[in-house]
Amino acid sequence: MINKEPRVRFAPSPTGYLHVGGLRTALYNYLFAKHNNGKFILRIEDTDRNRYVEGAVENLIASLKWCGLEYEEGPDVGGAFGPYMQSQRLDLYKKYSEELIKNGLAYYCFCTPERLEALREEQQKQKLPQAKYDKHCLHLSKEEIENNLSKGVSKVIRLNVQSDQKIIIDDIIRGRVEFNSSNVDDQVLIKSDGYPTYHLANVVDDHLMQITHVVRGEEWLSSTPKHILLYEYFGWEKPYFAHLPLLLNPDRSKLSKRQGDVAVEDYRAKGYLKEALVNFVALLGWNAGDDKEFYNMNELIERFSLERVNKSGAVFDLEKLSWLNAEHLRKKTDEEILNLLKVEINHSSSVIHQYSDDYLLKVIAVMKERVSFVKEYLTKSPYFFEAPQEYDKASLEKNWKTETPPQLEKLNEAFSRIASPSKEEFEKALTETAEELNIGKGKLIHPLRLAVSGMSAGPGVFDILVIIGKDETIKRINTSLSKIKL
RNA sequence: GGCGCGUUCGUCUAGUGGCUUAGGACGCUGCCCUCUCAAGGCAGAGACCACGGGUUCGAAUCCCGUACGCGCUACCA
Repeated sequence: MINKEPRVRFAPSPTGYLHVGGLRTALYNYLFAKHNNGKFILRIEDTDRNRYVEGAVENLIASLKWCGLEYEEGPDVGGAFGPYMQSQRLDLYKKYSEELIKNGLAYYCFCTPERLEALREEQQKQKLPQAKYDKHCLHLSKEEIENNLSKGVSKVIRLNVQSDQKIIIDDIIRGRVEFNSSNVDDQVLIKSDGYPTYHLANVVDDHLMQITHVVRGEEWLSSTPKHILLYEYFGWEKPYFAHLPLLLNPDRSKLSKRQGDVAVEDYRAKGYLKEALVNFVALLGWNAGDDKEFYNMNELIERFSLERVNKSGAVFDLEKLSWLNAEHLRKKTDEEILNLLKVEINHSSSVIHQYSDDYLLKVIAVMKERVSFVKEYLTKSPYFFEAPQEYDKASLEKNWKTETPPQLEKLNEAFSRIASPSKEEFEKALTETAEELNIGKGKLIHPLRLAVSGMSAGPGVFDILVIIGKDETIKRINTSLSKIKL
């Protein structure tokens, strides 16, 4: 078990938005921290100036917070180990890389991109097993280095990797993974613009920020040897590593924009509940070992463990997400749904009238079991907000006969005789009318539903009638009688 | 090409050597309920556990190989 208070971080690079894969990484970090009474930290890895996107950090933070992933330390909330933006920690990376140089564990490299390119080409032509930097600048004389430095020749700092050393990662999820340092390139640590690469920055920061567990995507597994080497060269204690499986497209390639939505904000805009997204994403690669699939955040925190995370990638399946969305929506109280529905109505252009909370609550009560998304209150039962403009053709053919209009007229008369009908009174009036006409109730019910809603699906007709009220009911029946011509 | 990781129903997964004629969920089909549609209940189709060898009395589970997929192979993260 973990004896130290765990400290974990989510360390995205601000490229525009929060990817659902990133959400899962953040979520697992968060759940792990909360489960173990640890700290969850947000650190922004903005060391690539070419990839900087305006507003990306704010966007990322907004998505994270919308999902309920609150961090104890981060760029906007501060903390004892800040700053939490790597672009504000440049002096630190400089200091530590120079320390490495002093100890012969890193070196200046003045090679031009052109030489590097030529080197790669040559190695490829010779069909060498791997393309690696040839350590050319490691063998520069002290004078040459001094000279280049004083002349301001463009330079980078490279890691001096010793060959043929066994590097072992004890990954929490994957177990023991072995690498040979001969396959590790002399990675650039500090770029010519003075910014660090991911490899240096993440090791320095994880150490300084006292990160105990590095929980990140599988795409990092291959570069972990570089990080291990860095920890060893610095003489620092290594954190535990846990490399998460990838999220996949339906064709099993890495989840990408090309094949659908990948941003958390896309799902939010489409009307998915944060509870459903979080629940769904949590289950993509993890389960508690039982059949439970419906989780709220607290239950996830209670049950989560890295040891039960899968090794293989998982396809992001929208159908199951929709089901979970419906489940979470139905579990909400009517009052919670009311608030969501009011937001939806405000954003809708099709609902023009004002409706009281009381009215909306009645709609919610009868539609709750029939919707998977909040917006479906409007799309699946528009008749609660506006009289039908047209009538479902298939149902018309099936249920609207030549004898229907006079029968509905009779029904309308019966309705108009009741002062303020309840659901039962509406039904009683219909039953009696059917008896008088000597026909089955269905002969009236189906046309009535059509007249009043324009649709063939929905809550019980009498539920619809009480909600829209007697006057509106009568009005809609009359409208249908004049509009529907056979 | 090199290095690394992975492979159980269409999808998410349970399974850590005998409890397994491989369990659950989503989706799909049918039935029940019923004024319709949902929800719910019940039933069903759907996986020769990638393939081939071993180890063992016994393997989805352990070992080796092969195939396929994926990741990395940048002065990107």
